[in-house]
Amino acid sequence: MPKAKISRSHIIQASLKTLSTCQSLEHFSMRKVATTLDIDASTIYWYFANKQALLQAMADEITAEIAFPNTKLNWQEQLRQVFNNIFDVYTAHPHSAELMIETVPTSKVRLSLVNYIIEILVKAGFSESQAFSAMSTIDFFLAGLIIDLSKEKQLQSGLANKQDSYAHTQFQQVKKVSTDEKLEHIQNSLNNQNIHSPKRQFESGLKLILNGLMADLSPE
Amino acid sequence: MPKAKISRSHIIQASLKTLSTCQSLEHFSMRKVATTLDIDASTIYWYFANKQALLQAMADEITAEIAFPNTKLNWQEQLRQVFNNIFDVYTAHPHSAELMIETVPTSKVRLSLVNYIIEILVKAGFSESQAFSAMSTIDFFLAGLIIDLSKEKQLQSGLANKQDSYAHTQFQQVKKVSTDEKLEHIQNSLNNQNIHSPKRQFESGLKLILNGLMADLSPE
DNA sequence: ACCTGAACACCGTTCAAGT
DNA sequence: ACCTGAACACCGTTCAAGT
Repeated sequence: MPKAKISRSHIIQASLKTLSTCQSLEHFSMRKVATTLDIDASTIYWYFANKQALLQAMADEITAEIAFPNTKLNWQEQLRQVFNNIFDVYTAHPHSAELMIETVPTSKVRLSLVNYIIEILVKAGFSESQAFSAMSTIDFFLAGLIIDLSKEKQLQSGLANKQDSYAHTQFQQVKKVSTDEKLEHIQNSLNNQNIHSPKRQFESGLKLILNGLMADLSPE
Repeated sequence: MPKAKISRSHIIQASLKTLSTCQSLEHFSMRKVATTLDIDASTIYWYFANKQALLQAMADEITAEIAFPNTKLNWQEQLRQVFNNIFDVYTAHPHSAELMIETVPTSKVRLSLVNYIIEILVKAGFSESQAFSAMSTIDFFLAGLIIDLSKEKQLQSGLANKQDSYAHTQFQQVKKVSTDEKLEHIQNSLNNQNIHSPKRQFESGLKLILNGLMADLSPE
């Protein structure tokens, strides 16, 4: 079979595919991408200056999937929708939240998204710096939640594999410490009765922040 | 001079010292710790099962510095104070936020802190799951903020060093894209007139979340 | 009980050399 | 213009061997 031509976008696609098979962003490597493309690792350096540049391109590719809601909706609903879209896109692409955090937004796609979110808030009546701060708050919260989720998933899959003793010991330790030290609330959270689904957890956090924003606005 | 005895706590201290000289958590390595202790890297493995275990011990050491405020204060003030304490401790130890995110809390120190924060919220009248969600929200927000801050600092120091062309190009790109694409709010944030100090940025984000929490509580 | 040295299987990145 | 192979300076981790 004829060998597929190599190009920037080719490498980006292969990188995303490679990342999705990795256990974490840490395990993602140039050499693995090269293997999936059946080329030498050094070839990638003809298209990308370094690993960081490739990671940025991957982040851009993912960010491009995020849709902007209708600007005619009220600002709370617009915010709710963008961040829901972001949540869905991050959830669809394994380790994308890590990717966003590891990577500085300097591209058109990413800066446009940031600008758009600030705009919603400024139009709603917030100051430029309030808007910036609110945007960061939600962004950090979202990224943190997604990262934590993927870590939990990693542990869960570790618990399923009977071989993975690491996940087991970690879990056992939490159980032991929380009973030994009578950490009531940790014990409660272990009986996962009251643990919400990721999406609900996200929605309740976002609601909290939106509530806070509205309280900030109302005095005026 | 007589060679200092090696011990777990010895290694932890040397590790923290080593980390503080690293550009990021990624650059931290077992071999570098060994060099600061003037021992062979393999020696560390007699005291710690693996790198992850060492990182956890480092995270615990830092967490131990976080003071619990007086439980007689009202819940908003208690929350404000713990998270301020956390902010200060994270700020004092370079890359500690990354450390906390990379590491699963299974130790007594860290679980106790989590339990304490949830307790404040439960005593304030929130449900166990609301409390958990609020705690996560603040925690994520804080870690995200600190990580972003240290990344910015890295870039700043890069800009100071005339040699570091990477930081320069990144910065130039943001400037170019935001003017080319007329991203008004990004341009505004570049004229750092309206950018708050880290501490104030943190306080305003925390206030937002606390406001949201209070709005959640008031209907009852 | 504690520590080392060599080894293994990995990294990112460079660069002369090939087509 | 594009791609490779070898090399360099790094990793985490293991394990036989030393004291």
